[in-house]
Amino acid sequence: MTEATPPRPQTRIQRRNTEAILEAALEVFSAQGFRGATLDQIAQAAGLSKPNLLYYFPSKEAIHVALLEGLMDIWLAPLRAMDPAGEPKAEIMGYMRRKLEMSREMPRESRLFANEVLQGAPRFIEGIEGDLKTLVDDKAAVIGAWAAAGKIAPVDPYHLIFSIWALTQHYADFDVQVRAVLGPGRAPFAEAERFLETLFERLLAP
Amino acid sequence: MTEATPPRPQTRIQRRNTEAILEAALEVFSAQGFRGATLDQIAQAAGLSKPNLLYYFPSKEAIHVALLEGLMDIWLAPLRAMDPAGEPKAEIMGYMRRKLEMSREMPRESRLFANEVLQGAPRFIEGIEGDLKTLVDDKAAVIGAWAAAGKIAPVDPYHLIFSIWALTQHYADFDVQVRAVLGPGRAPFAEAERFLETLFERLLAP
DNA sequence: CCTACCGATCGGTAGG
DNA sequence: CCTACCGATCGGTAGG
Repeated sequence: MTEATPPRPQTRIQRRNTEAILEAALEVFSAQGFRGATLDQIAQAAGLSKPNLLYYFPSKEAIHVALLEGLMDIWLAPLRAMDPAGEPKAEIMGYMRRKLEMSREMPRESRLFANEVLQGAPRFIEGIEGDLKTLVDDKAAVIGAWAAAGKIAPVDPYHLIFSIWALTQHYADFDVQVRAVLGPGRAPFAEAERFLETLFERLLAP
Repeated sequence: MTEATPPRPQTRIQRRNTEAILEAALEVFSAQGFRGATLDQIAQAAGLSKPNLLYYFPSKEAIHVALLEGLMDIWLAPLRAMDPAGEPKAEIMGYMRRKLEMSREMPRESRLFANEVLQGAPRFIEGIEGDLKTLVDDKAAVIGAWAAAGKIAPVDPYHLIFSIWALTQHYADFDVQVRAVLGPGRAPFAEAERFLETLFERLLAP
C-alpha cells in the first residue's frame, strides 16, 4: 500500500500503458470484484503481459488502490459542485441530476465503488473516513442551514444525501435487475429522471 | 445445477449439517461474494471437513444456488404481503417499513443478493426474470390502480418499488459507509425510518 | 518487456 | 451393502 503509483518520470509509452492498465482494471474489477478479478484478465484487457503489468504496479492491490484514488475526485465532483450561494432546491435537484447522469455514463465506476463498500471497504475505508466524510459534513451543514432558513423542507441532511446516492446508484449497480423487471422497450434512466424529479420536488417543498 | 438439494430422506444429522452449511455459506458468500468465497471457509464455518461439505452439495455453485433459492420466498415476503384490499398509502408505507426492518435484521441476505445482482446475476437471472418479475408486475398493477383511482399520487409503480428497494437496502448494503459518514453515536436504521416515513408520506400524498 | 517459473491455494475427488 | 464421514491428494490456477 506504500507505492500505489507507478514510477516517475514517465515516457509516453509508460503513460499510455498506465492508462490502459487502469482502464482495463476498471472493466475487470467493476464486473468481478477484487477477489474475482485476475491479473491475467487485466493484463489481457490492457494488451500487456502479466509481468509487464507488474512492472507498472507492484501488486493486484496496488492497481485497485490507484484506481479508487484516481476516481475519487471525479466521483465526488457532483456533490462538490453544490453551491452554498445558489438557490437551495435547484442546487439539490441539480446534484441529484448530475449523480443520475453519472450512473448512466459511468456505471462501471459506480459498480467498482459498490463492490468495494459492499464487502466492507477493506481497501477504501480511509477514503470514506477522509475525503468523503469531510465533504459530506460540509455539504450537510449547507443543506441544514437551508432547511433551518425554511428554504427547503426540514429533512435530515445526511439521510437526504444518502437517499440521492441510493436512488441514483441503484440504476447503475442493479441495472441487470432493473431491466429484467421492466422488460424490453423501456428506458430506465429516462424514466428514473422523471420519477426522481417528482420525488425530490415533493420531498423538498417547504 | 441439476441436483442443488442434498439427498433424501434425511436423518437428523443430515438436516442439522445441511442447515449449518447454508448458514455458513450465507456468512461467507455475503461477505466475500461468490468468487471471493472458498469452500474451505464455508466448511470451517460450518464445522465440517471439505469432503463432508461436498457430500451434502456437489459443488460450490450448488451451495450458492440452493442458498439463493431457499431465501427467495423470505426475501419477497414483504412485497407479497402488500394487500390489494388494504388502504393504499398504509399498504405502501407498511411495505417500506417491512423492507427496512429486513435490511436491519437480515443484512447478510441483502448483501448476498446485492453481490449477485451487482455482478450481473449470472447464477440468479432466472429467479429475477421469473418469481421476482411476476410478483413485481402483479403489485405494480395494484399500485397503478390505486394511483388511477386517486388514492395516492400518480407515480410510476415500478420506479416506486425500485425506490423502496434502493432506499431500504442501501442501509444494509452500504452499512460501513453510512456509519463512517454519520460518525459514532448515531442509529442509522432508526434515523432512516423517520426519514423514509417523511419521504414516502410526501411522495404519495394525492 | 518476454519466457519460464515458484510457493500456495483453488474446487473437487481418490481410497478406505 | 448402506450411511456418514476422514486423511490425503488430484489436476489446474492463483498472485507474484
